[in-house]
Amino acid sequence: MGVKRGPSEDYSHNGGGRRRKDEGPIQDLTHVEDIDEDFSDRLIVPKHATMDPTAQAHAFQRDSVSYIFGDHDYTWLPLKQDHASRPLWITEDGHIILEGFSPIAEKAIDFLIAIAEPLTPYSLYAAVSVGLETEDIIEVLSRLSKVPVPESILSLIRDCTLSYGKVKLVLKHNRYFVESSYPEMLQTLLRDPVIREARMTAEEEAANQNTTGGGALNGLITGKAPSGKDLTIPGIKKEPLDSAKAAAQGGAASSSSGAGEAANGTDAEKKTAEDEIFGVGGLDQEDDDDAGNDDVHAFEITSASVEPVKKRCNELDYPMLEEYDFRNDTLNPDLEIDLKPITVIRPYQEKSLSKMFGNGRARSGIIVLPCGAGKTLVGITAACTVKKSTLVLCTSSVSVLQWKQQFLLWSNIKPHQIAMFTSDQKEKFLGAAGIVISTYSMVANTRNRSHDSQKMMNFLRSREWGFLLLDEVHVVPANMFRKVLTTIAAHAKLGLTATLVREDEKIDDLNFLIGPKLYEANWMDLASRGHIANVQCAEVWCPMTPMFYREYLRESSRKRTLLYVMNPNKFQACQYLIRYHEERGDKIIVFSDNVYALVAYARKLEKPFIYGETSQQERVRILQNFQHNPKINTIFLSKVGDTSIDLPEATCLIQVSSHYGSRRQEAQRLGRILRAKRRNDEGFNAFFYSLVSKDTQEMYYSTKRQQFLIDQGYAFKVITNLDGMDQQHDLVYSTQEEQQSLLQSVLLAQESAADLNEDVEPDVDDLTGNTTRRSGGGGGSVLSHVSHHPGSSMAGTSAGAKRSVGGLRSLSGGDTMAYMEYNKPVSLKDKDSKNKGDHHVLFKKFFNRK
DNA sequence: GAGAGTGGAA
DNA sequence: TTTGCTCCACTCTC
Repeated sequence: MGVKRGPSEDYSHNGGGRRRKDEGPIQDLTHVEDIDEDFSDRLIVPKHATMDPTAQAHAFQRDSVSYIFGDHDYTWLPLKQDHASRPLWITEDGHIILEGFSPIAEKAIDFLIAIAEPLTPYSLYAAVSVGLETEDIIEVLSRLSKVPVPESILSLIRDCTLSYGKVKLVLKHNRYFVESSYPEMLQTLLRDPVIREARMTAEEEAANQNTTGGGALNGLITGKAPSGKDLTIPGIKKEPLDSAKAAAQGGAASSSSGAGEAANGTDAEKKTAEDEIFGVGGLDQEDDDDAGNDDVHAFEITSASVEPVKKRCNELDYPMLEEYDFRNDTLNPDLEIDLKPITVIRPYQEKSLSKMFGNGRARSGIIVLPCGAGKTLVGITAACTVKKSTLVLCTSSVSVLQWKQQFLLWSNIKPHQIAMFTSDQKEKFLGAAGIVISTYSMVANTRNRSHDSQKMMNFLRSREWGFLLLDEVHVVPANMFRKVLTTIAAHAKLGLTATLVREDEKIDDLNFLIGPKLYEANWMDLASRGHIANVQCAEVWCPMTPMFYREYLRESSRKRTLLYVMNPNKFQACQYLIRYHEERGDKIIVFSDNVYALVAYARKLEKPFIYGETSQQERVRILQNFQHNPKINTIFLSKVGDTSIDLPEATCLIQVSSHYGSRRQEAQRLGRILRAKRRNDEGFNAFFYSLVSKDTQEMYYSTKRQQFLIDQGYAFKVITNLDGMDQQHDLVYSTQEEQQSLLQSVLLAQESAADLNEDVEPDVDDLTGNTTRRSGGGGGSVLSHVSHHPGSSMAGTSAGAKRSVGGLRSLSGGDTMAYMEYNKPVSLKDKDSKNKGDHHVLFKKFFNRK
């Protein structure tokens, strides 16, 4: 089930004549094609809706545009009398369709994001954990809907939410307790073998009894529930009652001050409409969790079993909330930290924090904000609210440094209270409480450690952390990294990320590893308010040149990559776009995942480039030139630039090689230009081009990659023809000869790569490997096989040589020399580019073939 | 400061 | 539906 934006919005992005005015120069210089299949793809209607055939027929009769929607036509649903003022359709199978133009759409989106994204048990769990109650959800949903909410949906909501939020995981004295005000729920859980197994034995528990206080009930530990209200989050100004209340209700403040106001009536009118639907204070009203029932019951589990128990509880539909009552924690020393008075946080940052601290305690969970939207400040503000020892984990040591700088920038923390723990920095903070910033691999490392590192780890393990801040939290589900959650004892955990997606199935694990998603900002909304840059996204289709396409079709799939990346038409498109945007005064980053292509492009176009092997000094030199030298306006980056290179100067991004459908990478790359310094200039647009070779596998990957951004509301325009490109005669590879030689280099490069693989294999294995490869090679002729895969004949065994001879016989005399070269054993051991020298004869062979 | 080993991403 | 394949980042050692 999914919540998506309604069709009305999509028309405005994709419809031919109704494009948005601020589209920028793409439309001036290009031909934008409208494609039917794109249209239906991006049209946001549910995919698998079913429909009663008679109703369908009926629908077709009564609505002239029904055919556009096909199976997704919902005109047959019975409408409520006043449906016009309600923005939602809700279908039997759980699809929710929202009218984006509705005056209360924004508020409705907030609500929907809270309960349904998509509408699953997990999302409902998240809704409950930010304080919504079962009947609140049902009531608001019914009010918003044009049609009666289907019974199946109601029962899903009831079933899922009744047991939610009633069981908590609590950390006390470095020990974990499963706690609830409802002892029968604990008894239910204890009937589960996994959970029973994890429970501390009676003796152990009895031995520890005195530390927690209270008597036992049914073998459970009993105590008093903490209570706490009137929390102030630093950076959020106290305002008169009304607006403060509005802010606490999740962003009414931002919706009335935001730029998102369409011409939909005045604020006053809007307020009335909102009140009618949402009720007075109905939405986001904070629950009094354990009101009228102060007793809590608990049993203790071992720290090693925390993860399996949490997982099990989720499976049993009793997800454990993790809340930290930090203000009543007298055991862990307070950390003196506050935001600097001048630090101001933005409305959406405030909103996300109010989700986290809504009931006066710190809920564990995840906040999703686009790159450049100030995730760091959200994390820092949260740390300033909790005011306990904090551990920050990030993915690289560069980020470690950045986090430290940001802490010093935004908060009044003293430098000696922040320690960094990386391979070359192993400090401790002074005093009882402090902040440690480290990387995942540093903490997750299971191999032998240096002495200092071991000492530091002992320190991290030995203490109880008030707050664990997880940067780039989407990496946490990885097998090694998730260990940090069990090795570090932390009361509250906050995960931050821009892209809560992975291409494997592990992203859902975050629900029990960390907690639910507390807040997610929509990229387009932030862009429309000027917090992040507006971006025009375009996919540029570059036809393959006939020569390259011929080779492409001939190659087996794994060797095709270089051919479509090195497509001369793509080369030219890239050059053209660089030229065009440099003339406009843009700063351009070109991304290429493929290192060979990266180097080839950068060298040919005479631009600096950075990739894995580039030394640290060289990187700094190039980046500084890019930022300050007006003559360096374009740099080429490999995927080192995907994260942790911060370039606010960049305003244009060209993606040359983009295989593998990684949605996260695409989004992260786009994120490089979202914080563009010039974003608030009048009419400013950043540009994101993805160059795709037409009719190749790249098309498939490209579609897949874009999905995340499309889900965020971005529209990708397809450009099939860059206007004015054919008038530029000085583009690279414009002659047949140049293209020919490029093709040869590419083929050659592939062979060197193939050589490397074969180096590893013993000769005997190679024989079999060769045979299978050949048979699986797509049925190419022996001739073509030998011509294009000389590397595969290089095993040097007599059998291998014979196979080669069979093919070579039909070639001209020069190839005999090539055959001789193949058998030189030196090429088998030499991993360097030096062994390219061995293949020079291939050039001859190549020419002879023509 | 190079290289080995490991891990992540997808 | 699984695996791909390759690059990169990190840490430790010498």
